[in-house]
Amino acid sequence: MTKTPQDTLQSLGYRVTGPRKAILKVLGPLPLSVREISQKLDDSASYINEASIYRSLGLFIRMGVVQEFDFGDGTKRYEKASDHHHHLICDNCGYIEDVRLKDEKDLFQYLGKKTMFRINRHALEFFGLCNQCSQLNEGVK
Amino acid sequence: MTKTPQDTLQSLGYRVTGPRKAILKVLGPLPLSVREISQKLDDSASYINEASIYRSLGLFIRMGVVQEFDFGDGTKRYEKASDHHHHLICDNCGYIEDVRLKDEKDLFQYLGKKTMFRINRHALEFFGLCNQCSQLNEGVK
DNA sequence: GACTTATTGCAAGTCGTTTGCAATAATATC
DNA sequence: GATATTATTGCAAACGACTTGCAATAAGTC
Repeated sequence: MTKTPQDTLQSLGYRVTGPRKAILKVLGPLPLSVREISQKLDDSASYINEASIYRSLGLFIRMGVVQEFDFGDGTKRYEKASDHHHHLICDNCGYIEDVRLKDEKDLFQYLGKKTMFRINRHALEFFGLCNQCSQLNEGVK
Repeated sequence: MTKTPQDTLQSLGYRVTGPRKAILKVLGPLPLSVREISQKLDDSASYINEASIYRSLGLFIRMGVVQEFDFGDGTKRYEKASDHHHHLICDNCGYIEDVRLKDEKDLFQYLGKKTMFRINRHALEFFGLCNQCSQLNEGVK
């Protein structure tokens, strides 16, 4: 059977606490802001301080069980980690939909045909190491 | 001859002020943070209040003469508007390079072959209107 | 059940960005 | 060119997301 986030916490020597369990329970496949996570926790009658939510999310990200997204609106969003994917975000209502591309090079072709979304714009940036830095880091683990 | 940003300001009834001219002079083809813009202005002996820089940039964006980018590091970046493009950002030194793709669907193929960049990750998100909102806005200008 | 120490909550701090308001300067008018 | 009008600026304060120091709390250990 597969390893749960809680198993991962334990196996790495981190404590399985109430707040951490509650946050993991509230996280889903779609990205949530900390405000939304906090709201959901309140709703389920388990208030958790926002600073603690940030700290837990940071840990989960380092452990690889949570993924962080930035849609450029000044708020980071978090979801349970899954395979590489992107999102369709409605500028009007905030509705968010996952996009999984079998083959990323057919990207725009695929989207144009398969989605019911009217895509107005996309944010695409690449991160890595430039030629120079790449050589400096040669052999560095 | 082509219309300069200053002409555009004037033709739209906005004033061509010292700060606006200075900011436009300092902006280039590569994205700068407000901190960097402010620094450059100081260097060229024309201090301009950051609040004013933000206000000018806002206006320029609304006019379409400046483009805003967000690399997800908590700071927006600004450059003179030009045709649609993306960026290669070095995680190590912050070096930034433009990427213009003739045909965006060959995206990753192209990048793999043509750049000297070791791309570690990319941020790609789509924005627009979902099916529902798209229908609500039908016929709305 | 008591002990040790990681984790939490709280309050204060940071950083990028925005806003209210009085002072200033760009354009229009004489 | 001087003067009037009002958009724009600078300053200070406010804002919102996120971080941090520290004492209180609770998870895992003996």
